[in-house]
Amino acid sequence: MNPELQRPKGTQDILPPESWRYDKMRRLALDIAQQYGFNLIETPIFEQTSVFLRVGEATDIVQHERYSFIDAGGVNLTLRPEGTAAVARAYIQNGLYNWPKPLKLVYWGPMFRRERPQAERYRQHTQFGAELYGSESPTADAEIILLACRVVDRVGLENPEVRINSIGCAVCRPRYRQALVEYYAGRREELCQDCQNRMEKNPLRLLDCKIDVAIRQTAPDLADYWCDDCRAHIESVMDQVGGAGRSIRRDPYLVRGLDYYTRTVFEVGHPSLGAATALFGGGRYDGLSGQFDGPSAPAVGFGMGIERMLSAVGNRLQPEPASVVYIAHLPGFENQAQLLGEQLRNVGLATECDLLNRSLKAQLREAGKTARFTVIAGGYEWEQNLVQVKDFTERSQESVAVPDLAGYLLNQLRNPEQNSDGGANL
RNA sequence: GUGGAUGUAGCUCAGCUGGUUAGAGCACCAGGUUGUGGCCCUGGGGGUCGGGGGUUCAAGUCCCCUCAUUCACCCCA
Repeated sequence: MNPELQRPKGTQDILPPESWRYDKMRRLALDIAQQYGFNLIETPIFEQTSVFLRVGEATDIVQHERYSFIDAGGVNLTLRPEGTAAVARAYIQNGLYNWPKPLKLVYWGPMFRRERPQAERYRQHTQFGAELYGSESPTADAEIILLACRVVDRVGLENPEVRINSIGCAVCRPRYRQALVEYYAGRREELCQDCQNRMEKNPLRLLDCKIDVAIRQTAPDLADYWCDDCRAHIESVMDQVGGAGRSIRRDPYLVRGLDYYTRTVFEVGHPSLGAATALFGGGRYDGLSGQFDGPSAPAVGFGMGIERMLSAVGNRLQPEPASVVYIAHLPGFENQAQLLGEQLRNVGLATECDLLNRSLKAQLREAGKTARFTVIAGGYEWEQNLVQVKDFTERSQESVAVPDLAGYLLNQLRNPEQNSDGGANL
């Protein structure tokens, strides 16, 4: 195929049955969000570039990986690389700080980052995320983590293991940062090239270097620098999440890339993920909304990578069977079959007809792949207002009067002793 | 942005050191049953061997370039 006509690098066409898994995942996530009292918010998939520059100037996501363009009106726009900044913008612009507190929002949609694709990392990927505004309490952090864990658990990835850390607040973090830089400065010669850069740009990220692991082992620990409030905060979060039966442990080297976090940061990984570190990750960002010319509000949230979730879940999340009834027809009865199909769809039965004028044999073969019941319309039975109904799971067949067909099928489906194990998977 | 691997049918792949019309399994279609699926049997459609250039009497096979995919680093969901 002509390279110019191929899909852009790092994007994907999601084909059935995978497409149904995506859909199921979305319904499941939103369902659980509702159970926690979260409300759905939709924001544009592009924002003015300043929105993202405002919150993440030092991060790679907005520094090197931006999809930006100037539109015909000369406005500088950027495809959103993450959800938090966009929701924060919407929070201020719509005056949501005046809504009853706390404000609990979830979002679902595509995110864009121009990076080199690799395992479970795409230039367009889907994130499900939550943002909880207006509460400084550790119960808010805990609820965010518990919500995300429940989604992970519900799709079949049992026992998500939460790694958590506190990167401190405006009081204690600067003290720690200074101690850390002093420690690493004494060993500058031993550091890898990336870490030399990290010392200038974002010293905290020295801690998650995969090469210089030996050096960090004797580095100062954040926990020794936490102020009383920060210490009490993370301990309370861990108590709640652990008390709810989730496994959670402190990871002293966990520091997240986005630099708007305060106190809590957390991640959940999965063994099947390889180089991709996290199924979901997030933290607290009390100062963020204040950067949008509005009142500052405490907030905590997470983002969850749906492609990674589905990859880790594998086939444990099965799409619903496609079709329940197939209407086959004898030669010359294709129109009647389609009309019969509409009658069954009227009562909610998933129904397919032959659209290719194929032989009865071919129609039955097709039906056997997707349907539980096959109706055969036409011939001499049709003259007597009858159709043949085959039940593939029972290997049975009987004549049913056309006016009774819908009722008959509904009644068969309601019968509990019959289970549809008969090849009805998409 | 840096480094490695791989591109043969819709899918998974075979094709020995270059040598006739490039194969298999699965999938798809038809027939075996002019009105009854699955299993079985028979047949069929499908390929610019990613693209371009080069070496050679001869290239899927060797060389160069390019594109795509993939894995890792950086970073992240």
